[in-house]
Amino acid sequence: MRYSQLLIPTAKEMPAEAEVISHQLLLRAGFIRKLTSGLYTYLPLGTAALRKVENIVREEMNRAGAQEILMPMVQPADLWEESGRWQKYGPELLRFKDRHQRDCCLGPTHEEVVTDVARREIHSYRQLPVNLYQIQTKFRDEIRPRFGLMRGREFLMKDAYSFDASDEAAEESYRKMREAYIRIFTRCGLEFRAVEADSGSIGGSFSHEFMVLAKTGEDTLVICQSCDYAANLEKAKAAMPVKPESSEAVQDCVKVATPGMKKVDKVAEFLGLSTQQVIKTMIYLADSELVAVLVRGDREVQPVKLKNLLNVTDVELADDDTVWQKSKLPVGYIGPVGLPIRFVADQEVMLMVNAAAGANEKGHHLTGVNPNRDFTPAMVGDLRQVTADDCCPLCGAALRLTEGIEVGHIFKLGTKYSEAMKATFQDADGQEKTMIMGCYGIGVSRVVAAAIEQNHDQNGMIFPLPLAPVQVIVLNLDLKNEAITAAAEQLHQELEAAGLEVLYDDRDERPGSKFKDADLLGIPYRVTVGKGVEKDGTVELRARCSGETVMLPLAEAAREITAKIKAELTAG
RNA sequence: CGGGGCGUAGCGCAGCCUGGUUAGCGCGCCUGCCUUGGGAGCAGGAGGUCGCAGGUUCGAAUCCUGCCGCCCCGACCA
Repeated sequence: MRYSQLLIPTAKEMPAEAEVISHQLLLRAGFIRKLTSGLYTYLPLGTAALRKVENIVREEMNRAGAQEILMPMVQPADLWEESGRWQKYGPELLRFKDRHQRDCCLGPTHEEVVTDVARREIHSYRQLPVNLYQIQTKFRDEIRPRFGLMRGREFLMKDAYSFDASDEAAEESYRKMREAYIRIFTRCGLEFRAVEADSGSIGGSFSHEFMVLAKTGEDTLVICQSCDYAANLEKAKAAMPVKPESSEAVQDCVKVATPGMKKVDKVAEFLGLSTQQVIKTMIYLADSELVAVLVRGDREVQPVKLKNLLNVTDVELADDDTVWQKSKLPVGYIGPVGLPIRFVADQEVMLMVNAAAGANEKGHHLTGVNPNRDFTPAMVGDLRQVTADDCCPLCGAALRLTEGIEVGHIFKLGTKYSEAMKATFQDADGQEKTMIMGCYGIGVSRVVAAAIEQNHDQNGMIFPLPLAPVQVIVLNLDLKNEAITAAAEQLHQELEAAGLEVLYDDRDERPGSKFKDADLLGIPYRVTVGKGVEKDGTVELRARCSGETVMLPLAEAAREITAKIKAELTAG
């Protein structure tokens, strides 16, 4: 490919609209252009990088026995009515009517459509298991698109759906996908972790997220320093609390005046206690019902855990006015003793002895509060957010918190959709049974962004070889010099003939620009054809990632470079 | 949707507070010369509804009102 004939609009300056590095570099290097918020055009190099990821994903999905299909982007509302998601799915489902006034939506995911395929086409256990996947543009009308390709409204996704005859078989399908995902992200040259995750709105019994470790990640991961426990912060378990051996006599519950003491630390200080001895009572709106949540004073509530414990679709911290209007409770002085609204407690709270808590009366708290004697929560569970000070729930070692970018998510769905949509089959025993499903997603376009987040320097991107839009760039440093140009043209041809992806910089630019652009584009190998050709018949090969350079005789350059790249790809 | 910021040439910005002929600068782009191992130099040139609409004024990029768009922080998620 001749650089002079390709649309690669690089820029010297950082685009002002981009905040994170992948977005900045994708724009600067001419990989993408914004149409409007959350919608991007992929220019030639961006498209090439996207295809690289896509092909790796396709190869590994096929290897794992999945079959590629392609489903429509426009979907009829009736299917969504059947699954119940027409009502449940929020405004990120883009809905519209066709010319016949029929309700439609743009597919944000394809459980409904694929389940419809399965129920129509699969009737016997002999046809199972089946794993169908597609690589397709998804549309989600995100509340806030951001960070370029990281969270667009339209994005390229690989989504796969497995159908099995039994739970065991479904778990086997899940395991296969987990392995395929590990292979995919390893091949992409990414540093990643598979972590336990919340299954979110897609629903289902268990799931893992694949997270690329990068500072700009939108998620927080909890990783054990010693064993392989890793979880999303939303899901991370704290090590089970141990009941402290306390010789302390159980005190009576006493009301004390704590004027103006609304915050836990103030209350604790005033009463001469540590924050650990105070019960913090947070009021949430759970599907518009007020629910109080008790955690130890030094802890924070993890909303997703709360949502799951309460089995509601939405929880939100209630503001003071709402609390007052709905319950006449004074925020800052609320506590579990005699609390008129439903309340739940973090498991740790139940081990507290002689705690302090709000008295449900402005300006007053109670001391000597003891669980079970003075209050009984409607439910008890793990509700608090894990911190870096916690210990691993499996092995007790120290935990580390780190940021990550979610690039893949696998779920065991169970029968959530197959039951609602009656996807059944006849089993060997003649019984009609419901298919067990799993679903498996990869944000293909997000992988490109994540790879850049993880691999860049001050000069630009540094693509891992398998993801690079082209593998090698040949720089012709002096177009007017016949010897140099002849050598560069020859090298370009030889490398392409050898099956490499080559970009030949034949632009009438000065060397400086060519070096800068080659770095910016992040092409793994750069061959400079310049004065060396005339001096001693050599060209320079430089690796983008290490900066390492070697001089190669022109005659052997193509062969050596080809061998090096092929070897590296095979090793990876 | 709540909070913050921004819209002036393809890109990055100044001018606006304190209204006043022809709206500037750098990069990029076009022509020519020159130059060729880390975004050179010289000369000439093209390119603007100052986001949109309305208002105030003799006069608006500048002041006022409304709208639109974009970016960032929160809830959502591949």
